[in-house]
Amino acid sequence: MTAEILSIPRAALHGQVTHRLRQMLVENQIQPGAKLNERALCEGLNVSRTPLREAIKTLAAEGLVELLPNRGAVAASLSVDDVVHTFEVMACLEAQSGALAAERVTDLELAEIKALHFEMMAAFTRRDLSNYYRLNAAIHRAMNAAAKNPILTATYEQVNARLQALRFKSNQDEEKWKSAVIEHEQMIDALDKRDGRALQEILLNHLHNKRDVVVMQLQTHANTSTDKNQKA
Amino acid sequence: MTAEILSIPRAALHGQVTHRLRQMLVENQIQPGAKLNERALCEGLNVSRTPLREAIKTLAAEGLVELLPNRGAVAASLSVDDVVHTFEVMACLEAQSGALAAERVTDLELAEIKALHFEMMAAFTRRDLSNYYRLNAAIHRAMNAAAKNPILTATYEQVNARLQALRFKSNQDEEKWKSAVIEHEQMIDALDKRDGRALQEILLNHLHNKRDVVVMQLQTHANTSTDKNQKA
DNA sequence: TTGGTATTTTTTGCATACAAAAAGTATTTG
DNA sequence: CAAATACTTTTTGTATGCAAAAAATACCAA
Repeated sequence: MTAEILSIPRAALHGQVTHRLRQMLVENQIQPGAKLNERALCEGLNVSRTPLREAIKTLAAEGLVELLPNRGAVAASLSVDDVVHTFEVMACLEAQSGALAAERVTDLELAEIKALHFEMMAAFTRRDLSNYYRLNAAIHRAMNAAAKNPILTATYEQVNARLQALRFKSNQDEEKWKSAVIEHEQMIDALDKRDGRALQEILLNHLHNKRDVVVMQLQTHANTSTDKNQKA
Repeated sequence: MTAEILSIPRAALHGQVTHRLRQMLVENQIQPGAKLNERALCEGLNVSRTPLREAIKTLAAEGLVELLPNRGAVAASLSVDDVVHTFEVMACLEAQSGALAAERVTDLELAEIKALHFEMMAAFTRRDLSNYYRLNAAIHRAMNAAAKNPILTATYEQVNARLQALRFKSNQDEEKWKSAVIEHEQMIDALDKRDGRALQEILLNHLHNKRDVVVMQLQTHANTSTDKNQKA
């Protein structure tokens, strides 16, 4: 009876821990700058220190935590400069993704992206921020998948993960939100026409604006939640 | 007396091992597809399994090794598709790097890049492939540094590392080599004029050609050295 | 009280021990 | 002799133990 139950979690423990910790970091359950106490995390996750430490090394390579020699690890915290730099990287990755997607997207994929877009419009109309974000992310992921480049997808996801923690905070204002929606309509249009150049430009602009929103939020709320956003 | 000698290698062991292993992978001392036997590597590097395994996890996150559940790790081996995909990512990163460098390069940096370029021309004139590669890499690194975006640099380095193992094999033919040198002259020229657009185009073209060279080499020598370049 | 130092406690980093899984080898049977 | 199976060895994955470093606390002197 228990054999089957036990046969499910046969997946490597360090992998599970990596996944779980990554989630906690991206969802801000571990705040930027917070220390990752091994003993505490081991208890919380019910694993020994070995797989935990391996997971931390993985997350360090992904840029989600920072290793301090002989002082363990802390959740990565992004300075404003870091955010600007990260968006500069995201912009070119997303633009490339769009260009390739325009070449390679199948009719089926395009239909699904359009469907997600309509769902997102529904969420926008209801001012349902939570679902808007979810669908927004789903659209970007779908476009990325349409580019059919696993290396690009992996690179994109890794860089994007670092920004996820911030995005949860950004309740954008109405004007910016409307602009973003318009940009999304342009995106779909360009993709429908398989116009890679246009899509690239739209995405660059889109990311540029998104960056401004995040940076603004970051600067206004700098002193409220966490103040670790400056570096030595 | 020994205090000082011992105070140098105070750097974290797992970090050292990561560095050393990365080097071995990039320089093909560990061949693509080869199994990473923990016992053997521990002996070779004189460390226990704990820091070694942590290093392997880091390298897995960097894409230099692949983890097989319950079967350890193998050195990553790139299929032709992988190489094409990787170059698609490299292209946009390098293009972005160039665009930013054109905006931000200082006169001092530009002078150094020009100097490196002349040194590379000397190596080319002597058909000194080894130094040509070294200086070529130095120029790209210097341009990347001139972009003044550490996130971009880190992302670039990480993706590029995966290609390093291949590049050692590619003894390009005379024609392609000449073209690459001409492209490099155009690059310097565009950077000197701070013409980001032009530099971007040149770099895209440059990477495109480099990709063709590598892919061709890979296909002709597919059956000679390692045959792991296909996947399930 | 305050500043500094010594001592304890905690935490990290590495090595080792143990268990489970995979690989390799021998053995048995048709 | 071949194929399958049981057994042994090796290898991986996780837990634990130990030492060094950092942090926290207590203690002392001014």
